[in-house]
Amino acid sequence: MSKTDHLRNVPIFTDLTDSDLTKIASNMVPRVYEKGQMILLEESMGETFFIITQGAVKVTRLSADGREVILAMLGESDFFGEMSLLDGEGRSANIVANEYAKVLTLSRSDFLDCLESYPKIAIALLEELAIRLRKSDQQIESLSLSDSEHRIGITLIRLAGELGTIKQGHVTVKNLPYQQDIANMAGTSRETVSRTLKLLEDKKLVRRKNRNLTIYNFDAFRRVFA
Amino acid sequence: MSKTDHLRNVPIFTDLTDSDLTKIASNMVPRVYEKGQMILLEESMGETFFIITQGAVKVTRLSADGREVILAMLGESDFFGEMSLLDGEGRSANIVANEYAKVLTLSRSDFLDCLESYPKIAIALLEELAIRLRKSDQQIESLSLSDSEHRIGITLIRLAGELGTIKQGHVTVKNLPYQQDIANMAGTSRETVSRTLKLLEDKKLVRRKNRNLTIYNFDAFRRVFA
DNA sequence: CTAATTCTGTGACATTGATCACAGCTGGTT
DNA sequence: AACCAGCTGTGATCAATGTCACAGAATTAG
Repeated sequence: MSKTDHLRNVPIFTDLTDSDLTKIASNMVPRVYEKGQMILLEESMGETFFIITQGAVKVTRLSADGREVILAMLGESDFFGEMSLLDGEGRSANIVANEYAKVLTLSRSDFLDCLESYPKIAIALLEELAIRLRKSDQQIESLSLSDSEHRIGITLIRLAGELGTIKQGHVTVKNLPYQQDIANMAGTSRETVSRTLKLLEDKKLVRRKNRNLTIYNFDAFRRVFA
Repeated sequence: MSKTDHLRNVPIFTDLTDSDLTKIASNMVPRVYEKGQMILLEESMGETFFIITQGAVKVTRLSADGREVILAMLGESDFFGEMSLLDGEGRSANIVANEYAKVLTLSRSDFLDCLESYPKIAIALLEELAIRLRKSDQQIESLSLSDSEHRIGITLIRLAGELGTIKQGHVTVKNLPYQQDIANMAGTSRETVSRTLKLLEDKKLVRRKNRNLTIYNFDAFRRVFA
């Protein structure tokens, strides 16, 4: 798949013509990362915009004593790095490759040129940031008000939305993240995730097999937790 | 103060000329709200953009059983309502007047026209959303990792940044929100806020007098909690 | 195929902080 | 000035969940 093809799948670029896409693509530099490799470090200055063409990354923050919060899991056609470019502040999060990953990168100035030249990109980006802000708000609510079972349920819904595939009414997440990562997304402990997953299985809400998790009735599941 | 003067203070409009501001201002309709009045209801469709010209509002989400999370406190020159306009989703939060408040409103179509006509507004808005997203991320981290004392400390820092005034090294927040509101911002209970404020006072980190709170050494305070 | 590493399940225990209950203040109103 | 509503302080209790410890599975590497 060519660079241009990858760009076409990215929401903020969908409105552009092929020739515009090609022009932008010509400025993008590909890079690859091994599983576990740090792509961006918190506190470093943000000078690059990234688009994921293969694999998955996690967006994290680390506390002083080394504990990790996972703010988001991103996969193919997702992008990151735009925040520092927009407001000029340093990075506020780390990005780690969660598996072998390929990305395309765009320099700060090329990215800003894009915004100036194609107002549609700016508007599409506004949309995207609005969506992210909504998700953040929901997560803040759930961290503030819900008990661990609900937080974990909501986290599974997030994961299903990002990594899941729908097959005759029930959603399967292949390659479910490790319990420790789920815990770091849900703001709870690894042990609590273990116990809660078993609980959800006992309640016949989900089924686990190997590294896969199936939510029997996604709509019902959402109604219970969201 | 005229409508145009109010607009000039709003970050996303600062780059515009007077005549542009006047044009936009002519489309804006003023409204007033009493303390405690609901300005926007969760789940209703978002069709309006608001700028606060006087007073303060809180942005909240309510759980099914009526508990409240405060996502933000907004004051003069802050704006809200843009999210639904951008991504077309319904409201995700309630807005309540925290005291007598005056606002200017802009209709959906006028707002979107603004974005199209003045790309600078779109870019300034991107900046603003990036800043909000950063704040949300920080709050998610603090809710996930910190104990109640730290969460309350961080909440005080937020309040100081939004409502405080600096006077020879120490920051004073006049008209500190009620403990229940602080609790709803920090994701804890009112009683814990009461106990923690006293604790901070005992540690000589803050002083309270009537409805005011003074942080003796703001930088040191930030180092302890952020 | 085996070993080694990493992940997961589960009991026991400790701790935080929510909740309840109620008394004491405070500030706004008539 | 007195009253009332609503905020605040504080003790007692208790449930939820974090932490520790370790055994058993599962996945990866050699």
